[in-house]
Amino acid sequence: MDLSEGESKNLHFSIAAVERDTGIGKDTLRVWERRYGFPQPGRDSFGERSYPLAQVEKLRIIKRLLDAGHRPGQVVALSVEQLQSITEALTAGPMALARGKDGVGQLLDEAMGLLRAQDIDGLRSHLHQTVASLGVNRFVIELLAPLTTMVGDAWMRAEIQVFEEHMFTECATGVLRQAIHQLSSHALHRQPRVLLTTFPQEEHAVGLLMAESLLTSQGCHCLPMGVKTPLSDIAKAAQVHQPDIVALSFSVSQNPNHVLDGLAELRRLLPAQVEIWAGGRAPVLQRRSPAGITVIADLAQIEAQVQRWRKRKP
Amino acid sequence: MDLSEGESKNLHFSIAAVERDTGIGKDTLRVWERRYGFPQPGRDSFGERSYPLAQVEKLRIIKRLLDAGHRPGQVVALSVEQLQSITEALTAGPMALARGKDGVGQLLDEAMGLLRAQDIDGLRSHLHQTVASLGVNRFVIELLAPLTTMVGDAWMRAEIQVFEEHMFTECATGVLRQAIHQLSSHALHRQPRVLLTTFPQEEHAVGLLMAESLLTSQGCHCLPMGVKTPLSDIAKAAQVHQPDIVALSFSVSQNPNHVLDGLAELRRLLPAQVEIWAGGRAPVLQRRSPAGITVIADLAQIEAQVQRWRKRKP
DNA sequence: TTTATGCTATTGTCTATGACATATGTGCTT
DNA sequence: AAGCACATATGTCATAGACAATAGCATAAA
Repeated sequence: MDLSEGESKNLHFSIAAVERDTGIGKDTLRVWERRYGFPQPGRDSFGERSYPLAQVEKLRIIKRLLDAGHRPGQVVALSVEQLQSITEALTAGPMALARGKDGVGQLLDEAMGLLRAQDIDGLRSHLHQTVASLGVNRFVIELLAPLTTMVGDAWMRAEIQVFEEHMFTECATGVLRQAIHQLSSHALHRQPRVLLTTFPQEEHAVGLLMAESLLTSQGCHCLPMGVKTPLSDIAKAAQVHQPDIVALSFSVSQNPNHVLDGLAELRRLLPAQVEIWAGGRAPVLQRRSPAGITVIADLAQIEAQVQRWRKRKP
Repeated sequence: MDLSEGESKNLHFSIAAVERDTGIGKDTLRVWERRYGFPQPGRDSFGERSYPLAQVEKLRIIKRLLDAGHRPGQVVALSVEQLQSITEALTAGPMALARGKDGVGQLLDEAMGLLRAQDIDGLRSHLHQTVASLGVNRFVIELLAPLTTMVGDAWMRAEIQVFEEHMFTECATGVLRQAIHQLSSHALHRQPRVLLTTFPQEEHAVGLLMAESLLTSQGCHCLPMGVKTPLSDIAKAAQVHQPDIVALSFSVSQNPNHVLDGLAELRRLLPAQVEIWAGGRAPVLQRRSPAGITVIADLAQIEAQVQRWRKRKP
């Protein structure tokens, strides 16, 4: 099967591996090749497409531009240089934004430095310390969220290894879980009750944990369900546990149609009085706001949304 | 597109929706239809496949049997009743075994009762309490491990819902992480240094966390890397972090050849002085012991193995 | 200038069938 | 039992055409 994916030293990828790494479907990859002349994979000895690393990386850049709203016809055929100049124009803004507006730039740089130096234990204690000194809210919003974005960007640009990203994720997970545990000590029957999970394609759990920690610190009663829950099971769980809100987290690489279709489908499956909150960095959410869905464009909005819910529910 | 997924009250699904809900690929769904005559979706007004709910549910049962080692040709064409009888036969044996041999049957039954009653909050505090009273070692080995097995079996027999399994996993994860955090608070430079992860196909993280908690309680220095790490990245991480041991966890559903090949490959990638420990309920590991690999057939063996390592390393 | 409306190009995903490498099982031989 | 050869089973890839849904744009109306 595809144990062989990364084994060759020159790094060629099967179409399935490219789909997994880029989030671009097999059909789409083939049709781009047919229509735009890119990607143009070689063929292995079995006549199957074999994508060199350079093309996969270019595809990743393209994917980011698509996520940001560009259209395939405009960007797929461009050269890497052209793509990069567009990307730079695109990321210059938000980057500075994430950087400038908070007062914890120092801590952020320290964390990034520890990560770059491969000092995971150091990073872990640094994060624990920061939670203690800033409090969960500021820690998540001002430090961990930007840090996660930076790591994600670095990964996109292949500046960090897969295993470094794994270790960072593990570290962040541990710190968040610890923070949640400390917050949630007791006090049942809090409101609102929030069921947290992701759609089946979504593997990233950190965004969900960040949301859970913020919600818990707002005094909500969280019902975490981990990642990758089929829609029908989200509905069944809601039937049993009667949440006021179902909160979903989406990462960048999600297929826009899957996200929108899934949300529409879920809206249909859930009773009207149950709110659906959709958050995360999936670009569709920033652009469109599906009917009956509350889009949480930014973690910092969670507090306001909880207050809104409490006001409306006497 | 598939906005139409749930549009009719009778719940029909597009092929993309079925892939999402069952984890069976589109190509595979079409080829099963061609070869085994099941599933046999209707067609919507656009001529596209439209799967009724009943067939999707049957596909889910089939998927479970495939994960348990059955082959498509044997099961895809069977009736729902036949499938269910196979499923029941499959899980009857191990059940009794897990039950009799420990002394905390009472606590186990309580936990299972809470789970059955959907009382997740109750379960969580019950588990936290048990950690405190039994200590991490006995908690993991005598309570959580059997409980996880029971839940897995119940899931196989479709006695519990997917979402219940998710919530249980989430609950166990939280309790374990909390336990690990409390144990590891201080003392760096402990030995041995153990790098923990799973192979790319393996998604289950609870086994890994159980191992981590036991190792930590033995005073080992754990370097957790989460799940699904490509082999080459395990090797790279080992190069950077210089562990004494690389510990891997395998769940039941792993393909035996992938496991053996992967272990052989990893053995080749790592320096000889780095031990590889392979644990988990993957059946291959119980039967064969690959060269250069330490098989941990049972969580209770971890303590002895750590002591062995410490004796050999002066 | 702004707001509707309709046309056209774009784009992702579906359909169909064939091919074949790899995994698995069977039976034969040692 | 254990090893080996052959046959079957199985997932995934390939090709090429079709078309619904979307987005962009131009024109008409307010």
